[in-house]
Amino acid sequence: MAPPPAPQTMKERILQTADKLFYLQGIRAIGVDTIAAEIGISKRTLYNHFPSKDALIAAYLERRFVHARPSDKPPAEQILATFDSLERRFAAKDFRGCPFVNAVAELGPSDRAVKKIAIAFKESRRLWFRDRLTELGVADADALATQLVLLVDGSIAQDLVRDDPAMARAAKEAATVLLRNAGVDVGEPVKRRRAPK
Amino acid sequence: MAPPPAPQTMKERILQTADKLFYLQGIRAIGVDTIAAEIGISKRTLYNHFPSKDALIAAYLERRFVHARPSDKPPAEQILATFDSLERRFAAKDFRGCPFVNAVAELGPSDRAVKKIAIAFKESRRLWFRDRLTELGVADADALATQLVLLVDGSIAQDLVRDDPAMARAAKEAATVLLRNAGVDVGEPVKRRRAPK
DNA sequence: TTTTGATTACACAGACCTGTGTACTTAGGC
DNA sequence: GCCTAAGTACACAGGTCTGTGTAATCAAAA
Repeated sequence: MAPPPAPQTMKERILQTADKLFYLQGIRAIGVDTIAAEIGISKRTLYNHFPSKDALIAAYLERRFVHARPSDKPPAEQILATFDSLERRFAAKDFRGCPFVNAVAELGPSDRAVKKIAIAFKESRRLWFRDRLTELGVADADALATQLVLLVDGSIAQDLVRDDPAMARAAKEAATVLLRNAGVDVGEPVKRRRAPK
Repeated sequence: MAPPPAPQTMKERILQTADKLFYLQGIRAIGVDTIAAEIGISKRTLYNHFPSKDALIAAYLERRFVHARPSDKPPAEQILATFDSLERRFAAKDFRGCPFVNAVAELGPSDRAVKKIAIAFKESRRLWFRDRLTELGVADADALATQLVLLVDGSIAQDLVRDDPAMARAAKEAATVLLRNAGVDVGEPVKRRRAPK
């Protein structure tokens, strides 16, 4: 597994840098000059690849919209693993919330383009949960999927302001209760019963 | 119940207008000129009451930090009523997420003052839940309180991007399950059993 | 070698922002 | 009537931002 090679195209280099700066410091806080300077290119080159900052913002968000990879693990495990992954990301020092929620919060309700992609992203995550729950035979997979994304986004928002990765564990525990309540087998029920030999 | 009289002091008028504009359109999106123009005062007057925009932002957030009013209703009802109130606020067209989370998202991680008040607010909400749960005799009130704030913030974040007040109902249903799982009496268990009588 | 396309350096327009300086007006309290 | 405090009008400094215009450079393809 070689480390990823230096990005090939200019466009990709711009996007990588924009991603880093937009995400870590905020879209409004970063000017195109800053991005160009960070790469060491002229502002003119940047504008030769993206017609406007808005276009760059849209491309940044679209690039963040990565679909979940398929997995052959049992669905219940996949669902709970989501929260473990979340906890790892919270613990990383370069985590700064959900880029889509942040963009909507930053750019305001008037920016329809940003809102549209944010909605699409949130819905894709919800559907991912729903499909796993359907595989598990959960009756109202739709409703439970919504509840699970609430826990995900809630823990992200809480971690954003508190910097506390434990929020992911709390979300996982709540998710476990909700899953068990829906009839999904998720290991031993809380803490009752002694270790079964 | 007379409608609230026109605000008395200049400072209060400034704060009311700043609140409206900052909250609805974003802190970075609104300049002090805009606020002054909206009230019909000169920018100089505004700066006579607040030494800087940062001070105005801080005052805006502090004014948003209203503590929950005491209630004599049963604790379980109070907790669940939180989500009904949330749903009503989502349905209002002037709802635009949590001002504290938005401010942190907008102003970035470097703004310590904003982050500090945001943390204080989030913790005060969590402690409110914890106190209600303690009244109910819930064993691990701390952990459950954290899970409940995740549902609150999750539904706020989801509604911010999706404009869907149903997120509050989903949060309430999840909260009901979590409460029942902790031994709190919250009415009939889901949908089993026919109408009694 | 010549041509073509990408990139650079750099200036600049036009907008907006925060914050200040200054002189004028206005309204009450004494 | 006079004095003080608050507000007004307005210009402006100094900064940032997006986006463009232009001429020079460089490298690789033809």
